Amino acid sequence: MVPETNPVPRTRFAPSPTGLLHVGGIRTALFAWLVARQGNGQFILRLEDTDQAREVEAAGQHIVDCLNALGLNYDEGPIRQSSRLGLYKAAAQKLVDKGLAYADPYTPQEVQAFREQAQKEKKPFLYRNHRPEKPPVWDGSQPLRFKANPRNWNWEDAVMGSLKAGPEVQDDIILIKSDGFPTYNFAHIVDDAEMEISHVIRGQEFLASTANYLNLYVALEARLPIFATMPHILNSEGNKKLSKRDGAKDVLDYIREGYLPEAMVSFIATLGWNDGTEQEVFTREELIKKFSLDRVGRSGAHFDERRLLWVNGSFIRNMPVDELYKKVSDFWPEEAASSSEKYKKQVLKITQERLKIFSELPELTNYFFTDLPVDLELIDGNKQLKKLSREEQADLLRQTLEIIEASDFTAEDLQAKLNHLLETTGQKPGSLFSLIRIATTWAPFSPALNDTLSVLGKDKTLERLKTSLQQLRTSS
RNA sequence: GGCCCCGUCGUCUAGCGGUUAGGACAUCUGGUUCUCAUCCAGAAGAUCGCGGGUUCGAGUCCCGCCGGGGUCACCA
Repeated sequence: MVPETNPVPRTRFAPSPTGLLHVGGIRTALFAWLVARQGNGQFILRLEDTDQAREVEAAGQHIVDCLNALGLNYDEGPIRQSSRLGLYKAAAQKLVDKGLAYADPYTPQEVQAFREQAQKEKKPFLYRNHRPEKPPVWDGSQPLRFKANPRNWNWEDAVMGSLKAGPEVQDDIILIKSDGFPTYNFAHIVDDAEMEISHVIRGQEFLASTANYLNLYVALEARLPIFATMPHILNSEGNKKLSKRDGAKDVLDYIREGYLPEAMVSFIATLGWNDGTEQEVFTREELIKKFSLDRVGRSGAHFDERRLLWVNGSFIRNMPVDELYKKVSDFWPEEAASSSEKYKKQVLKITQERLKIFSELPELTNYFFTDLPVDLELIDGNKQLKKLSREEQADLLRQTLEIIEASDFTAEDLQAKLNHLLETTGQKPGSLFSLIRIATTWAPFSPALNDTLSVLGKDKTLERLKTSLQQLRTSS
């Protein structure tokens, strides 16, 4: 069966608000969003809250927050299925009237006994093997079941390709539960038809029930959407489906840690999709332009956080400093609180290319805002510096102090002065520059020496050189 | 157990009968006036899950097997 192609795509993301959204779920949302955006269609958020028992209070808001955080804006919703019960009931009644649905007369225990019997015989459980001959009139207190008309199905999936299923997997599924709520199996089809959804994009866990859905589409005389089934995203270690229980972070966790939404989007999109070229990182706009469901891979992918880190760093490096400055505002070290915007921007400018995730900002920049404790181990652990005696080290710092006092502290002038010092002292950059770098920062690493000193400023640099000089002398 | 989906470097992947099986991340080495990072150059890393077939020729097509995953709920 080939669905009619819809000129304007209408896609939806339809999670159940039962917990935190992980990366796998977000990818489904992203792809649905991309299909809608690239076709100038609509993207709809629908919350499948038909299971009162499993619903988590804050989960709906969490889903909204995740989509917003990634910039996956929706045009309609969030639509809660719990507010549309009349719709499902009417659709169900229609099926009853047509003789395509009937009340389930068995108790849950009886059904469970059927199931266990099937298990014992190592056979799949099919309710329709026990279909009652004269079911009672449906009064709402019993589950309502679909009277399936099993057949051999062949259909196309935009990702998986040609798919098929036989009667052995088709059953009389429950449409309406005895609590009056529809099942997912029923509600989502009624909704997708009513909302005129063009592409049903969802996870692999629904693949096995698609034949049942197909039967329902026929019974409801609904138009078939395009199906697109996404493979699961797996943990980086095992071959398990990514889930919160295994310590998988939800999307908001990553944002809080300082990953950029655009990096998350690019990374998640390329987890199973590529455009056929050797491009590795995509902007949102590029994705909208280039994405296609038929280039989505069919096999599950492992979530590799190291690659995400690289993608994130790539976005950070390619961003104008002013833009980056706005984004890192919450990540500065505490000591930076009183520093000026101008100063922080200068620091950021020379730190940008070594910043991979915002949470690293404090350890990368703290010495610009506070005096780190003197740690002679930094000098003594240096291959070049440990060859020099304390006196020699102190003398080099003394000469540095002298020549640098005359600098205007532009990066260029500092470099010229430092180069000159190299000549007059006869030292290698490996030792002289290392010594000065350590003596002015007491940090394990920092940007280029001249840039660091220039940003640090004359007063601070001289002050730190003097203190360090003092320390070297007293320790010799 | 039945049914369905999947199986190319550690990881993400390109490949749609003829390639020295390509790229990226990660790893390692060297270079960029010091550290860290970037950038550049290079190395290592895949008998394309295994076995049959079809073909002059198969990662690419067919069959079987193995492995992984999903599903068989009044959960989604």
